[in-house]
Amino acid sequence: MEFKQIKNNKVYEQIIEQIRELIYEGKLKKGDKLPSERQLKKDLGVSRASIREAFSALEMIGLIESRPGEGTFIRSSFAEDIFNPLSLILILNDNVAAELLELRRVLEIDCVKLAAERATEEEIAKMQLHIDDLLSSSGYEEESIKADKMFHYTIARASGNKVLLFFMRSISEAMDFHIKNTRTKLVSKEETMTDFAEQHQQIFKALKSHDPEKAAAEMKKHLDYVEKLINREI
Amino acid sequence: MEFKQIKNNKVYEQIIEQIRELIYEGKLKKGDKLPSERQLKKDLGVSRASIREAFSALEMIGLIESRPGEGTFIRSSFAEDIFNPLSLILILNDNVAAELLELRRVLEIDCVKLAAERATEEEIAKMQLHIDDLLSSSGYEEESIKADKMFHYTIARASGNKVLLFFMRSISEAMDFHIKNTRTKLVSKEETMTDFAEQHQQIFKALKSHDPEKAAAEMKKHLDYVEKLINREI
DNA sequence: GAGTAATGATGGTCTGACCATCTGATGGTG
DNA sequence: CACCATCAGATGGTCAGACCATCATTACTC
Repeated sequence: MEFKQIKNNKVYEQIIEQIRELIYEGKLKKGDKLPSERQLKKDLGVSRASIREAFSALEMIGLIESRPGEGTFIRSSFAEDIFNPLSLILILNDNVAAELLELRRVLEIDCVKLAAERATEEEIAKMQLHIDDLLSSSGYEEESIKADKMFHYTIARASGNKVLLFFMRSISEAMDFHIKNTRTKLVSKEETMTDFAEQHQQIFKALKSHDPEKAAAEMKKHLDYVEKLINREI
Repeated sequence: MEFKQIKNNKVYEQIIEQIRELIYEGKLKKGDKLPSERQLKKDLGVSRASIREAFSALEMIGLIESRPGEGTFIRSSFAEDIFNPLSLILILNDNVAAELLELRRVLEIDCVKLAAERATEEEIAKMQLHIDDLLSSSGYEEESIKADKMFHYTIARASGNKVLLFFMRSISEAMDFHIKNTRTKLVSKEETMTDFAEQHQQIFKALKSHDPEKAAAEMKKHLDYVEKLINREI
């Protein structure tokens, strides 16, 4: 016997479902303006409140954008700075830390390969800046962490793969939470920081000479080192 | 001069922000019950409508769950079957198809390595079933696609990394959309299907004997083959 | 003590109202 | 005619209050 999924009762979910289908069918595209809330209220025969619940949900995931006085639009591009809900969910699962580390390793190594092939002069210059920042931030934990993250983030950008960048950011944000204390302990040791800077420098050299395999190898060394420290700390 | 981000005006975003912070601080954990909407209305001094907008947004991303008559709770685990908003966003970006393919390749190869190390007897049995399904579904495009996807999906599950599984599903759903037509064309050729089945069989053998490198190599061959067909079709 | 009925709390939905903001038309001014 | 100030309408943002269905708890009956 075959059972069908019970259809969502909630009105706002049905509204989302309809919008979703319109997107799948290509009838709603980037930048398109949605009907006004009052118009949809008439068309769908529901209250404005339900429509607003649907819209707020879609706005949170970065799919639409409401501008007072103008209307509601499908976002033209998935902005990098949207609040990433995925990281919130990852945070709630305590046993996820190990999986995050594992996944980061996978992504980061392949990411640096792509970056080595595609990095522009401008991006390479930025990486150099972040390495300098890391060195000069010695003693200031918060600054150090930021410089470290920015270096890796710039590499992800240089990979030229926006989806990959998005994933890396989700992981990074979730890890910030799970290993926050551990991380702070690490960067507070001056010795560790000089090691980090040296390893970044090696990765950077490989990136600059556009050598994917070398870059991957150096990244692997770096991650090995980091993970060893983390495990020792835990 | 340093400018600070303009703080979110919208009430429902501020509510989400507060909940988010409570989660960061560990004051809200999995399974916890949130205050009732009417209670929050009093505590925060806002209308119920705004609270419901915040809740619907959080419910959409799978963070909370509202049960009529009971209350609103933090979801105890991130369910596999929640609607995945990420795929919707990926769909809207037309030039993402190439990036998705690239990323899938990266993830799938590392995924199969992990699966080779960790797959249980039960999971291996399932894979065998999906291979059989693929063979017997010849001629039925929809069935074939499903069997193909289920095989890869089972591998992702066997990797034991839930976050990885989640990412793979996002990519898969988005790809479903971007290369739907192409995919249907591919599976409609009987020759292609037997090739697929054969390649799956090879991957399966490596998985069964828990040989990560072999599995990765076979997966790479398979993906090379698939991508070659896709590119030829486009 | 067991089963049942009433009660209260909760989420789900709707209506109607008011505000701030933006757009576009209107109309006046030079 | 060109330009600009003004005003009206549309839109999203927010609120208050109401009603319903569902669930958990309590109180009651037998």
